[in-house]
Amino acid sequence: MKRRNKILLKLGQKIRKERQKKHLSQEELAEIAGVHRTYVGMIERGEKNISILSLNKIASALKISLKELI
Amino acid sequence: MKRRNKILLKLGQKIRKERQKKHLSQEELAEIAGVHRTYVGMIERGEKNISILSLNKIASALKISLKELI
DNA sequence: TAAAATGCTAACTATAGTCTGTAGCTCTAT
DNA sequence: ATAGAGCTACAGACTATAGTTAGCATTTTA
Repeated sequence: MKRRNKILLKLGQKIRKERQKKHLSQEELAEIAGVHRTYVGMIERGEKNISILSLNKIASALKISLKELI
Repeated sequence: MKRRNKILLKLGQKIRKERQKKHLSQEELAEIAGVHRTYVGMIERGEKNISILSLNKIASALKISLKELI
């Protein structure tokens, strides 16, 4: 895929930052959010165009609002 | 599909409201945003789990920010 | 040096998003 | 009344891509 879209990159960076702030591994975050480990990696690298509901799962797992993530 | 997810319903209502405020038909909004006519209808009815990039297209077409839409 | 975490690939399944067409409104004009 | 135009809902079949899975390579941390 390799989108490297600006919005997706920024979103990915934000997710990574929040995840590290919470001292979670990608795998731990994935499990809490109910998505796949490699998918979290792809999102953080800005490689996937995530849907609203998946983004919401991740936001919930990070205990922040959807809005904050955007 | 018929998701009827709460988040999607709310998002759809917001998009419809903004579209009507701008006096645009679904078809006009779709053309400006570069998505399909029927898809706008589906989104407004909360039937589809829209991706961030598509949502961004629609937000831009409505001249509002992604954040405002969520 | 080893274990844990992440990157990356390829192949897959599920679903986002397109396209075409039909039907049911509500208006306005005839 | 009714024909026609404009808008929207909805369905079915399709294509593109989100999201999964397994596996191995590479980096990071201890």
